[in-house]
Amino acid sequence: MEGSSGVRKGAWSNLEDDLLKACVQQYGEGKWHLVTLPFLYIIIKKMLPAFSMILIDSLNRCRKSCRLRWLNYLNPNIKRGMFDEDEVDLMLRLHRLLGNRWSLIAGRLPGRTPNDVKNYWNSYIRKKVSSHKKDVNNTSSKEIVIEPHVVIKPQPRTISRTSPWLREKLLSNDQSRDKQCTHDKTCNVPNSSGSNNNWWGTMLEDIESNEKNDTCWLGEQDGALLKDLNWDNDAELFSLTSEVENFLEEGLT
DNA sequence: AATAGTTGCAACCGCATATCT
DNA sequence: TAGATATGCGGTTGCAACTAT
Repeated sequence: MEGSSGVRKGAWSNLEDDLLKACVQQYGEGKWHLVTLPFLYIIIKKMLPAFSMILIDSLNRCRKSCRLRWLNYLNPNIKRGMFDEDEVDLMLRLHRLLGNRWSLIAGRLPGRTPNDVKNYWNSYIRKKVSSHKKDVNNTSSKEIVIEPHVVIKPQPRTISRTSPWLREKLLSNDQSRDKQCTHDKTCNVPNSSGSNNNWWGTMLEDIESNEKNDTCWLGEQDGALLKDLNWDNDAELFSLTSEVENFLEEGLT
């Protein structure tokens, strides 16, 4: 199967998989611009000179396709099989925190790919909704409406260079840190502010302020959905526990 | 046994962002 | 600094395998 541009599409053959593995072995992950015919030709000619022209035609794939195949299937670190209880629990928590940011969620689930997580989540939600609908049909005619997931993210904060707050911070830190800060004009919080040097940091600040106001920082719609679906661990999911903060400190960035 | 519906997974597509020239 | 190119991400689709009728 070939696309209009001449590159192959559709399911990958074993031969293509082997060629891609060889290519990644040679150049490492992330060098997808090297997965091009001239480079491959050199590799293959070394490996199997007699079949080089046949083989070269076998990996006539675009870079994106190669990357996806490696990331979602060929990478030896990928963990196969069902998600265990802990993974699902962690996924739920992270999804509450991050929304549909599958790559970030997958980053906290060793061996799982963003595609795995996304597929599992979609199936999981589908199951939950369908089982809920069955329950509802048994009791009343009330319908469940799934609202779009609302995840609160901190807004970028522009800090004036003449801000008294910034001046105070700068004065209280050493010069090397000042240099780091000043070259990054768009940073939300100056780099010199310790662990809160990214948007996670500001999110935590937002969480704290919401907690003080006794409000649900994750948004009402999520809460309503979870209640409707009757998840067992509602209470845990609702409150921002110290565990979540630990996730952040461990390096979600 | 045949058919329709469902599920799980792999792959594609379009867009956003980062990097290079 | 702008445009081109490379890479990464999330949404969506296609399809084979499985299940229910």
